[in-house]
Amino acid sequence: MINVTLPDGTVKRVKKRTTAMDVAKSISEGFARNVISASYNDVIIETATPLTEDGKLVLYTWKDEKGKQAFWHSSAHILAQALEELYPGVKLTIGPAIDNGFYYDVDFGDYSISEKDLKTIETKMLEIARGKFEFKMRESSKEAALKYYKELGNQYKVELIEGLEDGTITFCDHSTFTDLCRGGHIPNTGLVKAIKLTSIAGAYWRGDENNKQLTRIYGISFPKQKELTEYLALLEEAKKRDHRKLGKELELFTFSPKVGQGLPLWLPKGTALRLRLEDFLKKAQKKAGYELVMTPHIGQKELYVTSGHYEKYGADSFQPIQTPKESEEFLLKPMNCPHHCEIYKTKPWSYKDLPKRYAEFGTVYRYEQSGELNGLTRVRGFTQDDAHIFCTPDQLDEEFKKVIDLVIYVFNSLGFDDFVTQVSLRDPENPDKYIGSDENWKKAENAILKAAEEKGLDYVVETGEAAFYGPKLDFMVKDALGRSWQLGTIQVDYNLPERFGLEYKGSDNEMHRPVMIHRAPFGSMERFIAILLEHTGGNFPLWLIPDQVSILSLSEKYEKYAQKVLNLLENDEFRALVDNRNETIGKKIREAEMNKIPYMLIVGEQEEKDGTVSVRKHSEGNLGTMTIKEFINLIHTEIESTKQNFE
RNA sequence: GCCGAUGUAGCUCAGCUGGCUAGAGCAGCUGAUUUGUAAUCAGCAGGUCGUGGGUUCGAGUCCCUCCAUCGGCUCCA
Repeated sequence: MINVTLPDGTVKRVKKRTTAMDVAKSISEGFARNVISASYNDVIIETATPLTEDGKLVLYTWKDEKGKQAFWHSSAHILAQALEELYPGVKLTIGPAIDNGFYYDVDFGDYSISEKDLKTIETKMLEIARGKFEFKMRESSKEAALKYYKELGNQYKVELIEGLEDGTITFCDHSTFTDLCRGGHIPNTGLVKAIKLTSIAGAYWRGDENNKQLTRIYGISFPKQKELTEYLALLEEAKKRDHRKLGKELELFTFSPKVGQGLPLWLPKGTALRLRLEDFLKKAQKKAGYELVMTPHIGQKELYVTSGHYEKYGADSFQPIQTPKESEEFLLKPMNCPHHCEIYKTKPWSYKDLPKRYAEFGTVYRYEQSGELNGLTRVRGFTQDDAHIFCTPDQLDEEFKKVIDLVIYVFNSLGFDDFVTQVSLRDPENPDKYIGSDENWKKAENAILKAAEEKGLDYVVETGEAAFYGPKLDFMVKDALGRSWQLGTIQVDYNLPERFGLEYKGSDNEMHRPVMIHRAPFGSMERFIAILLEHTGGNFPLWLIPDQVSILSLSEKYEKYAQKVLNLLENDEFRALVDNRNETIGKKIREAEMNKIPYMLIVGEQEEKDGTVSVRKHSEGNLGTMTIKEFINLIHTEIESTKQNFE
């Protein structure tokens, strides 16, 4: 007999070699039907794995992340079987579960497949799924496993097995199919009721671009058809909210192949919106003690050699600009920090002067790989809402926490209530990827962890994700469709102050090195606006949206009155426009609705006589008639409720 | 940068296996209509079919080059 401890603390005393599924059934048959995966002593196991020692058992259903992973990983096996049956001789490589589904990387050899073939593969997969084949793990010796794949001529699996220890090698069989696999499956293929293969893409073997490129097939599967339908609806919604589409429709920004790839052109409405966003942050920053600075768009190559960026990124950047003068070279500014360091250096500082907080909406240029460019989220020229704080080591904790407050204020004001953070530390295995002393790295990493802890942030720690000059705290927001985006970042840096020889005089009358904090709450204006567009679907908060009110005249006869309403709104600094075209009111409303204008004011004979407006709210409908004053109060209240002040 | 897909009017798209002057809806312009909460009617105009080359009696359609976009990979100071 062995003792099996469940998550709620209850201990089940069961016979040795009882399976996880048996335990589930002993809890309740109904519950057992939903159990699709399990872990024992924190190791993922099959639900049919016999338990042979005391331990902690966790049972997973589709609702658990781990359950989904088992489900999708199992689906990848089904995909692989379908591919083997449809394309005999294909070489399988790896097929893991991902956040949203699964993929399988395959070497198709002489076959070439396209999106059109996905439907056929899906059908085959569903056919296999309906067979309700059990997933069964089988141990194999290294020798036998190698022999098996060598005979198949599958060099990828051979390579994988060579990296494994003898005695740990397992296969998973279902139906006529077998695959090298560590485990973690659902009980049988029949649980997979709905499958959608979403896309087909190239991926390098082991993620190395020097290796052969394989074909990756992405898919997602569900235990119910309804869930697939809902997922597809979500994808549809995401498509509607695509910032590239909305940016065009709402006339915010555009691109021109003539200007160049990844170089956004801001249209008047987009520019106004962006400036409003900048003003919003400038106000908060002013309260938080920042000073604005401005620096040029280029800098001498020497500047970036000093900062260390040239060595790290020089080869993959926009190349140096030559001048008529021999041996003179300038680089397009790829980041603002070196410039700000030089600003700091303009005069000697006392510890009493610190912290100095230099902020700049600084436009920078980075030569991103062409295939990597994407709308406004990845561009070659963008503006960071950058600032660098130079402080004493004693002030670091306090300053770091203040920055966290500012970032959270920005997110809350713009409707990003759901966010998590990531503390990125260096990879201790690869110290040469980073610059700076061990001691300083430890200090910086501890400062971030301490601040995150004290601010009660929901954070995960990732080692190896730090910038080359220092650790960082990144903010990941969840948008309205539940997608995660990385936005703001706060980074501690002991290295640039060293490289630029920055100093201040301490109370001990000795010279000391300041610490530097890099931070950008938005990240970049371009990226932030893109994400805000997708989050709001173009329905920006009233204070931010380009056109707040559209005044629709019932006919040209009421133009004068419409104009009067416009003037009153403009006196109160609202952004309004008059639609006085010779069109029906229905058409004017339709267009204003499609342009996502928050308020429509319909004015006709009755309104002119009474000095009122008939108010219609976007996507909500008619709010009835009110005086102009009442309307102005209404929108004032709405703005005040969404936009708090930074204290 | 690599793999794959796509590129037709300002926008969204049609154009089958190559065959008369390349189509539609919306937007635009002109005229009629002067309108009460999501599209009034009629007419007009608008395209070197992404670029450059090639195959062919004939290319939007087939082949190659380049450019751009999209989906991934890799990268992200």
